[in-house]
Amino acid sequence: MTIRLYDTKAQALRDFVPLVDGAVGLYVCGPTVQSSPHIGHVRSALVYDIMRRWFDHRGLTVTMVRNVTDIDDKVLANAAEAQQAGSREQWWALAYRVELEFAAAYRALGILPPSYEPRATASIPQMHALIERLISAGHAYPAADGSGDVYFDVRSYAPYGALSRQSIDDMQDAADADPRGKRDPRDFALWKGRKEGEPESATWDSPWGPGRPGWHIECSAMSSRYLGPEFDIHGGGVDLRFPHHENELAQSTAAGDGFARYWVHNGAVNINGQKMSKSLGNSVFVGELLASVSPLVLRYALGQAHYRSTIDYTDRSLAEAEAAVERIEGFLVRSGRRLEGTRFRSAEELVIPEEFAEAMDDDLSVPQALAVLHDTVREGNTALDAEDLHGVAVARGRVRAMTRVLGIDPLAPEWRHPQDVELQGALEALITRMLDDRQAARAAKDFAVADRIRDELVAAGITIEDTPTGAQWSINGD
RNA sequence: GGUGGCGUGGCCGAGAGGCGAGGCAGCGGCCUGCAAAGCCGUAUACACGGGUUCGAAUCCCGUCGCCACCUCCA
Repeated sequence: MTIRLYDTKAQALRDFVPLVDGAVGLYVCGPTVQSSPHIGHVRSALVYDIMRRWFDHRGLTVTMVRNVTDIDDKVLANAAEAQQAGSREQWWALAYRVELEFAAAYRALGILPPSYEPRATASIPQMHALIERLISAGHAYPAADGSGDVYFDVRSYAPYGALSRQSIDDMQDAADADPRGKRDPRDFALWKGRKEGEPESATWDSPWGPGRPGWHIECSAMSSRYLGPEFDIHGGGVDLRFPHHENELAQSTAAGDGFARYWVHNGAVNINGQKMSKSLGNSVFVGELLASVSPLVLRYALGQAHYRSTIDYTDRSLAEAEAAVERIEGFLVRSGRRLEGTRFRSAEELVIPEEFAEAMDDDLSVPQALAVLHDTVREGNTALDAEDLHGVAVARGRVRAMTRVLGIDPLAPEWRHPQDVELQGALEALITRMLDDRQAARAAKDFAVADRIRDELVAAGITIEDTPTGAQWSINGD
């Protein structure tokens, strides 16, 4: 078995060969905690969740680090803007509040926690050390204008542009700091000297004077701190390829680190064909969405496409995902019921079909893997119709194994609603009573009455299915 | 201007030289008192124009259209 990954730096599928046999070091760019998580953020996290689950299934020990960038221009700007409007929330409180929103969104979607989730503000000394190495290697310099800024010198490093395949001369100028102190307009800030009016709490002492980190340096510092100077995989959204990842690569390799051996980039989520943006006001936030859709359906909707393709989120996306999820869940529920108490229950083994595994090994081809899953569901349903209980048990074991590794097992405890037990009991009693009445009417061939009872239940959002062993009910969308 | 990607049936979405992935919706059938669920069947699909080949959605050349990134971005 060989897992292949598309390496955006090589622009090719490459066999994945870990640095250390049997282990994987995975660094994923987490959010800058400046505003609430939208579906693009969770899609990205979901991609690497599936990746690490698959590595884990293949027997590799995954060390996954996903950072939280909690100090940044935008965090400070958003806090300052809110303060203008009367808020008393400090930038660090804003960052933490948003970080908690992200954590809640991840948890809701069944995204497993990484091995560690370091905050940028906790690695300032590591950033200083890296910047010092770059200065002594001649790849960085303190600004000559006395601003306290320190810049990376892109002209000093020939490979600059290797990740996004751009030459420096074709690039537009950087706007992340006053260009006056720069040797080249494309140089980017490693350290930003403190400016008038910036909060004391966002200022750290450094060999170049008080200030705060530039964007990019935190990921270089934290990845090497936790995964070593060279590690296996670096992941993030395509939009981070340039400048963020290009600059990370430049900083780390110019300082002499091997850095990431594979670069993986996940596609974006568009809304009705358009990019999500604040100016268009079309962002779909996870918190709002989960008020009306089950987290499993959202996970399926965001996870079903190949990780590198752009997902176009439309009004129909969730409905289609819901239908697919219900199809899988329907089989699992029916087969579980049928197998209950039979000797075939024990024939149910969690086995992943070879075809599924081959698809996943091939650059995490989830769409093809899902095709195997749905084929297996159909085989299971056919076995159910034919009363082939051994076949049912085999299919059920496979379906559960596949859905578990993808994190979409509808019967998994994480999707269970915290339900009021007393309420549930009351509902059960009422519905059972109605179903009994309906059954009596049916036995008496009084179908008008039987259908009226069913219609009432349907109107209440309850679906009735007649089976050989009696009527079954379920609440729609559950 | 530079870099990268995409265009597949009503919709979503795989595939990358030769059996039409899979899902959703539709239609016909089986099952059912009727439904629901399930099963079976059902589509002259690959942006356009050339070319290579016994054979092209897939390779080559050209054209058109769309998207992303080029220092806020997951």
